[in-house]
Amino acid sequence: MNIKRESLKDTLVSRGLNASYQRVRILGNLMERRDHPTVSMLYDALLNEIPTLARATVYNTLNALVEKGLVTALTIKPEEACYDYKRERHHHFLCKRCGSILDIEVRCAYADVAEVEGHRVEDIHGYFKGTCRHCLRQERDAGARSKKPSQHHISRKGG
Amino acid sequence: MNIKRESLKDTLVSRGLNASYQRVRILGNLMERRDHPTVSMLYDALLNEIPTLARATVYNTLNALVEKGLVTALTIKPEEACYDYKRERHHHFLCKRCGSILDIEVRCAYADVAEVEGHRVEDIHGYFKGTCRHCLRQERDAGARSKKPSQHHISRKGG
DNA sequence: GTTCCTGCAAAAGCTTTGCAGAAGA
DNA sequence: TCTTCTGCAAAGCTTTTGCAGGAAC
Repeated sequence: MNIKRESLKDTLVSRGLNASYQRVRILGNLMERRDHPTVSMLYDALLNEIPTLARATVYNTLNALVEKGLVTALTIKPEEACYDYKRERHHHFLCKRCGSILDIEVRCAYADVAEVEGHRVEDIHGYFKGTCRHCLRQERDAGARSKKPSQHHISRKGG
Repeated sequence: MNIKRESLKDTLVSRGLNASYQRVRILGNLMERRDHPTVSMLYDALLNEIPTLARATVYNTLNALVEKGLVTALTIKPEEACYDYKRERHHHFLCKRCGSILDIEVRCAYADVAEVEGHRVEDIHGYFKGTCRHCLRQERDAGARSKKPSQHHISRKGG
């Protein structure tokens, strides 16, 4: 874990950011999870280990990470920004039923385009919205048997 | 113009909405222009002809239009929603330099997909961000000659 | 006449900012 | 030591909501 923390520090420093404990933990938490958390989700998750953490620090840190190109801000939910550690390019799916955001692997001619209709492209956001496969299965099960709702989306963090 | 207003009324009524003067004008204004206005832009544009117009009415009306499927809400700008009258499916380009939002014609395998990785897809938003061709030309011109900035994006409404 | 809509004001988020103290280099 | 960051509080914005009067059917 020390090695990982060191690499996080290096990552921050290489982008010209001070590697404060808060920033290391915010970036680390964002990298560990795959649920595209909001500011509140990150804040809640980290409050246990950093009891003095301020919400404004989470905002400031995420803005800095986005500006340095380490993190992407998603606007797939109209009411609140979600954050994604930048890995290979991919798109996102928002389930209107359960609210979860899922990664979509992209095999699209537009995905890596540098120019569209004469405009220079720097970022591409592909947002798909509808009903995720977990909710679809639940619907089918509910239709087939009785109608008992259940929870399918378990947090992947912490197993 | 009366014919057009009548057709707007029909459009609203066919979706189960009362065709109030405010709603007809909000929808009409949104259809006339191609600049993907925000609530404030619509409000400012209509305040001349409807001096009593309330900002909340613009919000309420747009929410109703989105819910009835007549209008799309774009979240391409993180800070504020933009609205688009629903025509054929297309994507959008946001110029980080001048702030304008432009339509992108879509020829993408994903554009009309009903299912992605098992998820049922109802809406697709394709957001491209970068520098628009007008700003690019301006940059080139400024580089070639002296550096005089100019305005390229003229409102197409009433133009 | 009944229902739905508008306008106004206030409230409810999410996000940013100013500043003093603390941490990092 | 000097710069940068945090934490707190307050403010700024966009957006929503409650309610009385008014418009639409």
